[in-house]
Amino acid sequence: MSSTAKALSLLSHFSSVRPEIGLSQMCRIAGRDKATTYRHLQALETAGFIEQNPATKHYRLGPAVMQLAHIREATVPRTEGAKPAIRALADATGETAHVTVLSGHTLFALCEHESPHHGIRAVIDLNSFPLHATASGLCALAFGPADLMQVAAADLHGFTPHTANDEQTLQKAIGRIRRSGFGRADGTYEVDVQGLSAPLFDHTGHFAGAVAVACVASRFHPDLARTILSELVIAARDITHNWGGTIPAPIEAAWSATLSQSNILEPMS
Amino acid sequence: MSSTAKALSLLSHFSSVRPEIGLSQMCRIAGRDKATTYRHLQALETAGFIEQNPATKHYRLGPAVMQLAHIREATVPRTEGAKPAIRALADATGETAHVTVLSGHTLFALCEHESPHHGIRAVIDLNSFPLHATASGLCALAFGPADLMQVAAADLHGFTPHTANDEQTLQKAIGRIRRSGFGRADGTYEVDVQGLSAPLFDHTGHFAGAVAVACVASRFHPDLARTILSELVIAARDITHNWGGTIPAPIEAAWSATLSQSNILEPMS
DNA sequence: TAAAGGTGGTTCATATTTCGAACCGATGTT
DNA sequence: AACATCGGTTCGAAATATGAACCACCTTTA
Repeated sequence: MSSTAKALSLLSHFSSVRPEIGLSQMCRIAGRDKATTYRHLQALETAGFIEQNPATKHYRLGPAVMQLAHIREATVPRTEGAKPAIRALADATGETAHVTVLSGHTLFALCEHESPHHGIRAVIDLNSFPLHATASGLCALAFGPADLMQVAAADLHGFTPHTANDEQTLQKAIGRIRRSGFGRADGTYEVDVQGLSAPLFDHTGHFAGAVAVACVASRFHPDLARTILSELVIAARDITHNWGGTIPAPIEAAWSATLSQSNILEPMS
Repeated sequence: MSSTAKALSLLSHFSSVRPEIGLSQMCRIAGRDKATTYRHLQALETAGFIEQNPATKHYRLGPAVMQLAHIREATVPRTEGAKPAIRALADATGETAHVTVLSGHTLFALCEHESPHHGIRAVIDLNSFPLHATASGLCALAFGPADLMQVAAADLHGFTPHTANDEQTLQKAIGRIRRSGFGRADGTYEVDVQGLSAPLFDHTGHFAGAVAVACVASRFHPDLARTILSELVIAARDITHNWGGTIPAPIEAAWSATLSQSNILEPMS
């Protein structure tokens, strides 16, 4: 592991629920030496990626990331093309909606919208989405590049008792997703969260990411599932369109076939 | 210079006018070895900070920066508090408006808005603003922490013939800015750009950044200057308020004194 | 056709950089 | 006053970064 990679990995410990981190705390979280961590933080600070809260001496993300995000969005305008759709999706379903993008072999969170309808809701705060355990990840495996499967199979970490921990189970789940056109994670990442997802495509015609709804399990019933799936189709078409792509015909066919079934959940579980 | 710093500095070469950079091109720009540059780019890629355009193999900023920006904005909500104000500022003046934030000893660009009124307009695409040569930078020296002056004096790089290249000239300019309440850069960074700025403050009551207008020199006349200054006051009050701060009374006093002068530009130049 | 010049990517001995136990001074707690 | 914690620092040992030379591939040029 390069020293640069180590330094950059420190950034992944910041999140909206833990936005500021002190030196000692960061050492514990990252499991690394204090001197090393301190130097890494300094390097990140001089580059503007983090800054110190003058009052507490704790570190937080810095202004440089805002600039880079600005340039990234000007280069590959994904966020702006997805935001309105996931807002509508969250509003229509009453659950948390989010969009992920595939970069290399990693599925990153792009943006997320929490529905204000319910007090209890799923919170998305992941750096990268495990391919084998989330609805978005399974969507990537089902519709993305073939070599993703190797990457996923190399780490079948069991997050819950329901997580697929052997390749055969995983392949069966992917088969169901290819047939239905929708990704599903049935408590495989967090026990009380149901995930449903749909693939997104860019101007090259390839899989580019996924749009997903994370639903609190206690609210998950066939009626809601049907609503979520039909809203996912609308959102996926919209976002794909904004990204300059089109939904491949086989996917559209799978979607309408799934939505016309009387028992919408059976063929997936 | 740490290897991490070298790797991170590669990111600063991406901009909206040059969003994708190939390996060889990056070597030339950064003035570094190809093998080293390649490894640095790889480290950045595995961290998600950059990705490769599959078609051209050129590198561009990656999805991770979007996530970090999201967290940064949740932690220190500066951008959202500044955007409407600089849009209004750009619209009212017909020139490019931007906001900078101070982090440590560096002044970073936060966001920027180009007025569509004119075909020719100033373009802001800086990573960090030189303290001695820009309106925002001079504002930071005039109203920010005292130790900034040492940092600025250490590198009085002459961008144009008008750039202050000795500490005495710089001190005089800062004195004028303290008295007037407005920063001014009279072709000191780019010969045909006039900059006017006003300081911003956060909830701690300290200088936190600047709001500025970059005006094409050929359009810069007293009438426009007056418009810009009065609009700057409105924007600075608004942004400071959104950041949880208030404009210190001496600054407000300086502003109204300056704006009530008959010849608004004379005392600055 | 074949040489030239460009690209992205790789190798390996050299030597510069990083690493981390121990340490410091300050602050706060028992 | 003893103890714990904090952010930050030191220095010899050890791991890591470095860059000239080298591929394989592609496009242009002769």
